[in-house]
Amino acid sequence: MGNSKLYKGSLTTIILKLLTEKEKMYGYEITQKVKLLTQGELNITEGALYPALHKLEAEGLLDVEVIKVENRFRKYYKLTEKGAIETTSKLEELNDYIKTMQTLISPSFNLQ
Amino acid sequence: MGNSKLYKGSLTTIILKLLTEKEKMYGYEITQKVKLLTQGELNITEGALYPALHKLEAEGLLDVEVIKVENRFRKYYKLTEKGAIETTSKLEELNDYIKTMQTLISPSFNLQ
DNA sequence: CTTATATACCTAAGATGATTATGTATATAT
DNA sequence: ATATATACATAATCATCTTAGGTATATAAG
Repeated sequence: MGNSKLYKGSLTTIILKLLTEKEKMYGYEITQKVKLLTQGELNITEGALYPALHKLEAEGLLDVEVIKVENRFRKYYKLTEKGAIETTSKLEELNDYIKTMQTLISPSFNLQ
Repeated sequence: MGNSKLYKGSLTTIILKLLTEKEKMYGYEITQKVKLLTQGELNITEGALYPALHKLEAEGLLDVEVIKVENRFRKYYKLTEKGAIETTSKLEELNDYIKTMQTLISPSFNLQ
């Protein structure tokens, strides 16, 4: 049951990407969705998630809406326009990073 | 010239991987090789590189050899046996992470 | 001869972003 | 009564990065 470490900076991109797929989500829902999608490979810790959500909100990338459901409150987050734009560039950045890393760690790239 | 931010933990893996391709390398050489291989996309900063090399040496993953070349000294690093083993697992870990991230950021994975 | 650039090492201060641990509170199942 | 799931949150700590500065040699440009 591997618990992949989160590489620096990728959490924000994950959150934003999830919110392009679903109109609005709340924190706990995000942790469960990530766990499900990665078959338990990635477990978002709450200590990382909530500060990240608050930061995205403070930066104007997410809007928040508090709703009471079954006597428990939930904080639903959704992308702002600015957030949608930022998502595109974050995804591009991550794709570039992945391509770069694949170049570097491909079985052999003929050094010397 | 985009300087992709280094995602947490990947620098160590890059260093180790390079040393599986070339018997021994020195710090400055590593920065230049990475710049070359990534077409300037990734620029390893010295403030990250040297502490990382020292840590790998302290952990017994790298051996060091100081050589004077043209009145300048170079510190050549090479993998220890332990380092070679660790490299394999680090590469596996990074590949898993990349696969996981690709799952998460693929154009659509049908949420809801 | 001074200045800039390349080579080659280094460390310290600060920022960032994670983990770990802890806390609150409700609902449900054992 | 206790454990687990849901749902939020923060504080302490740690790792790893960026930025900035430092030493020193060699070479090219002005």
